[in-house]
Amino acid sequence: MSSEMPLFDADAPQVSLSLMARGLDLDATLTSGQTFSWKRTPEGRWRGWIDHRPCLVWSDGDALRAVGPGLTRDAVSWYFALDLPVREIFATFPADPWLEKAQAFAPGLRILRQDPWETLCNFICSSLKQIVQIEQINHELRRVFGDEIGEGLHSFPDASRLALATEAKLRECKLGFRARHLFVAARQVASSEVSLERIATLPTAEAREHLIRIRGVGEKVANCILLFAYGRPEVFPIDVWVDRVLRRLYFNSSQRVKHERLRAFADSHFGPYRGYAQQFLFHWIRKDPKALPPEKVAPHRVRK
DNA sequence: ACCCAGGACTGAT
DNA sequence: ATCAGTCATGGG
Repeated sequence: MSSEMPLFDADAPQVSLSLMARGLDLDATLTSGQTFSWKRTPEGRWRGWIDHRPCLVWSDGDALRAVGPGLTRDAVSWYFALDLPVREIFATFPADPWLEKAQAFAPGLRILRQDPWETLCNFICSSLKQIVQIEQINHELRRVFGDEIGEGLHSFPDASRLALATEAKLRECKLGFRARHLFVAARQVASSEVSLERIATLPTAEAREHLIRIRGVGEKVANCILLFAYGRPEVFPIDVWVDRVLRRLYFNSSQRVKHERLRAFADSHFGPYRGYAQQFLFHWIRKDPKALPPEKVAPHRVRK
């Protein structure tokens, strides 16, 4: 992994692509808490990055349009996982009224295959942060440490770049206590103590073990990386939102349920593509105000 | 002022 | 193995 070779060729010619992407809902997909670098333009299109190249994407009927220097059809298709047989995947879902509601809320929601390093950084920064703030951190890291490419566009800094930073300078990017985690993680990846390329070749359980060796990466963050970057659809991340929806709708409980019970249930109930089920549920309860009824307050509680 | 956010890590039982 | 405390910061 070279630190000097730019990943992006600024002189690459502008490419305009049109790909068949029936049913894809860009708005839902790009605002569903899996990616943090896309920005909506005033016209409702999306500016972001695919394969380290800046681009503009939008939907045009059943087509996905993408414009940017050096873009390739394969890179765009891979990023949006257009090769996946979504109908067959959804056919494996269990008969489940809650999941049906969640899927009906945003049927065009899809799971991306993003760059592992950037996804790793995003989710190290996600601990106890809201999605809007993770987006802010992503853009700060780009602005402070990335290469400027054109008008206000900054590439995401690679691991060797962040490894040369200081914890204090990282802290200026609103990272808080996550600054130490990201700094150590950058050095672990830059030194190849952990190889993100090799993880791609490992079985999921083994890949997860490798990811968890990285500072700031526990089970949940590792699962997000496996699902959103390494394309492992059987991985079911459980964060505070998914914990809540499982607990409330499947365990009918307003009280705490042990994580291991939720884990066992999710892994057995939602089928081999449970990662997609998880993303439908997550997006639904976050965006639909009437998805979850308000939590009942325990009666006769002593208040101070 | 209070509570929460796509948690992980540390040290005490 | 389990469990509470702690870690910064901003939004509602």
